[in-house]
Amino acid sequence: MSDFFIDVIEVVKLIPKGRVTTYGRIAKYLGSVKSSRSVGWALNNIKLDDTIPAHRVVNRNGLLTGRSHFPKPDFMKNKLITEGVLIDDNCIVNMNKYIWDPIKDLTL
DNA sequence: GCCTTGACGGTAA
DNA sequence: CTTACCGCCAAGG
Repeated sequence: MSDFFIDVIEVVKLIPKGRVTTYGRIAKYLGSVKSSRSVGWALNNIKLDDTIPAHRVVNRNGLLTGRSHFPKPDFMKNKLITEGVLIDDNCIVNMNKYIWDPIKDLTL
């Protein structure tokens, strides 16, 4: 596994409960703003461990684009709702309220 | 080794 | 405001 994947996983694991982030923000945090695709690919590559809340990672629109890649299509949405994140269909409501920026929060 | 696809994002038209 | 195209990274055919 590439170091990039490791880093992605590490960041995702640091996402607080009830918060969400985007592939692009993670990518930006890693230094590669345009490598958001690889971020998603990294999450797809991993075994979706319980330690990796990949369900908290959505696209910039707050759309749960990765729901189809979970064991159950509603797993991602259901999980987010359980954590207190309101979801309308497959879109996060008031995503700006739940958004979590590693750059802004971690501020390393 | 080359081409296509994919959990994305930003800018241009 | 909506649609289209390009850029980036990694993997599969």
